[in-house]
Amino acid sequence: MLTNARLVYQPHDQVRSINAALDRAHEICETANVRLTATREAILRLLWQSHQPLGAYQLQQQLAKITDKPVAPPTIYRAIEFLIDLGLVHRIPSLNAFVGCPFPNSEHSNIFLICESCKTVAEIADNRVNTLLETLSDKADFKLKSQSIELFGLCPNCEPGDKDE
Amino acid sequence: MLTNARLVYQPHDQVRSINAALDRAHEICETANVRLTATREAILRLLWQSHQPLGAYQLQQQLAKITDKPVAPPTIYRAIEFLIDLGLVHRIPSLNAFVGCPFPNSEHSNIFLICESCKTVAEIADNRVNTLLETLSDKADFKLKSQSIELFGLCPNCEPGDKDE
DNA sequence: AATAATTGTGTTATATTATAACATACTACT
DNA sequence: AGTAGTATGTTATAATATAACACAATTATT
Repeated sequence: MLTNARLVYQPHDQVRSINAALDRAHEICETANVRLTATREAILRLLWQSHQPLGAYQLQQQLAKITDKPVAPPTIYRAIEFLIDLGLVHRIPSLNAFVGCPFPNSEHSNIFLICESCKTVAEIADNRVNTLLETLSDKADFKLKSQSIELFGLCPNCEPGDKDE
Repeated sequence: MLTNARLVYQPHDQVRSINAALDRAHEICETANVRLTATREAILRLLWQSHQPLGAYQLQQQLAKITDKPVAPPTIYRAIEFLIDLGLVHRIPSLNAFVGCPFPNSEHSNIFLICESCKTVAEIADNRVNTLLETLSDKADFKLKSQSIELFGLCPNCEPGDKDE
């Protein structure tokens, strides 16, 4: 099982992990022969910095703060689309918002743990889920191509009781 | 495994199954001591008649045709909310649309099979999925409350090959 | 039956999310 | 430098969803 749950739920060295992730992103883009432009990188960085998913218009605001130059929605949506296509970012349909993918490149079924209290989103990947869903799809004669799995509940920081407090 | 895949993917006696479902819906409302008013029932019927999910504004249009009296969005959304709360209808987040639930009442994890070609949506419920997702949530110290699972692909009618054609 | 309390709907306006269409600018290659 | 391809700017608008308040219908209470 692949997960970023510990990273999301516990304090850690953000700057370092984001820089490392950005390095990988640049590699991925180089390999794919596409450009990780300033705007795109800025948005990716913003998404990775936030463990909460950000909406397009939140990204717009935060980007405006950084660059001084106001950016229109299409720019945001185009950058997001680019990043999603590369697997660097995911869309959380139920929230109309976006998160940076913690383990890009790896083939995985995106399972999102969405905290209803603090809104943080962790991601896990587990092959058994994939396998099971494949099996179920087969039984229904359904040709599975992709999937979106969103789990709603409480993260360890928001779940009352049985924690060191 | 509970599923409505056969019903959705093959021709069947729509009118009869919808009437039966509406009877159950009325029972459910009676038990819950809430009212399945004309508007609510009309919307539920529309959703059950359509194997494709309908958006709020599509429902608005179709309802207008039936009643002659144009209805404003809030009315639609309120009815939908009511039906969702009762488990009679589900929202498909990735489509901003709604489907009638084929097996209301039964505790289940809503797994939706969304055909990318004809847009039909079938629903399956499987306890192994629930169990597995519970397990994974536990491992991440995440207190699971609800979930949304959307599978995208091709339904048997749209999948080319290996079918009687 | 009259009244109050609750629940449902109508109405208007507006917020939020997303995209279409076209112009301009940047990048890389020859 | 010229050109093809890619990326961004700009304006307008589409599509989805909700807030706020008024009115009506239904149910419960006296």
